[in-house]
Amino acid sequence: MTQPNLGISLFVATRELEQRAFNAVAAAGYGDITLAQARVLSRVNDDGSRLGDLAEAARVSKQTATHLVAELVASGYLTVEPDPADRRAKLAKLTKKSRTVAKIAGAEVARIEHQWRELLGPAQYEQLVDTLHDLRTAIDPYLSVGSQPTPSVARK
Amino acid sequence: MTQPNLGISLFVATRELEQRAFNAVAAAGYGDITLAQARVLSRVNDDGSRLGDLAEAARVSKQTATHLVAELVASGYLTVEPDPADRRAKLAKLTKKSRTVAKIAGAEVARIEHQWRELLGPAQYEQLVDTLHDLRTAIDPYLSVGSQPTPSVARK
DNA sequence: AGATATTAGTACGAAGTTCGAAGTAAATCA
DNA sequence: TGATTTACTTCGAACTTCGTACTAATATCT
Repeated sequence: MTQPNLGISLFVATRELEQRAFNAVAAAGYGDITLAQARVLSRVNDDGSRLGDLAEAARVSKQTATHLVAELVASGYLTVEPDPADRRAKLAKLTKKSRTVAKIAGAEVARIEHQWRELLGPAQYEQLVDTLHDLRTAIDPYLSVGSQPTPSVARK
Repeated sequence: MTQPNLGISLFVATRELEQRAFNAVAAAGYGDITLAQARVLSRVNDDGSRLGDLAEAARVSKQTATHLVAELVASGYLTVEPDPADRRAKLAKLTKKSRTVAKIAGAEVARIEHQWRELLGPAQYEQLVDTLHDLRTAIDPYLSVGSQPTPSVARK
């Protein structure tokens, strides 16, 4: 019997969700996106997100975020415009294409969540989601920045 | 109020644990190891692990595992020897150096776990660990291979 | 206001990561 | 024994990441 190793448990669950959502997107014909790009894309708010916020949310450097966003713009998943509130900043916004992709990813995540609920039982599952959310709220620096991640936009 | 997004919650918690353990190791003077290497290293059993198993456990390709293990051998974190049971296979084994590093990482993880327990309360925390472990057990293909990850060796 | 410091993002380049394709050797199957 | 599978390696190309250094805009201080 393997005894609980929190780090590995978290790692496996995270990768599983991420990879399956990503695979679903690729299987739907969106092969022109990478996992790293998807991680950034999935953090973009419905009303647009600043590059620095995306970097923080995806836990990469600003340079990396800039780079990935540029690629996402090039392949039509994002548009970028100056932030009216601060002309140093740039707002990345979703496109029709990325909203479609987000729906596909979201659907797959919903399937996974359903499976996990079956697996664990409703009570345990709800507990898990709630507790993880509490944990995230306490930990994530992105939350202190103010913007909320889009509900419907799932990670790929 | 942010509503629960399971993927992001999992991502944040995983990265937090991983990064803090890794930082603790680096701060202790072990700067000659990378995060990708550490992910593989942390999956090595006390009695040695085969490369293919490591690849599966770390969720990378065999080529990547081969590459990272070679680097870890070069910097003294692993030794590799042919598996007596199957001469095609190679067993990666921990060294004194990596056992020290594992202790450092483990200590930091223990600190994090303590913090999380305080944060969530003992009951919720225990629930979380147990549920995640159940989930992992059901999901992780590595488990079907047979070898158990080392308890004391934490992920970095 | 004017000087200074901070913040948002960019550019460049080097190092690290990842994996497909193709290959070798050992074990297993028929 | 011959055919197939499995474990790992090699090579090469694409992707990811970030340190250093830079520009522009905003915030702060006097």
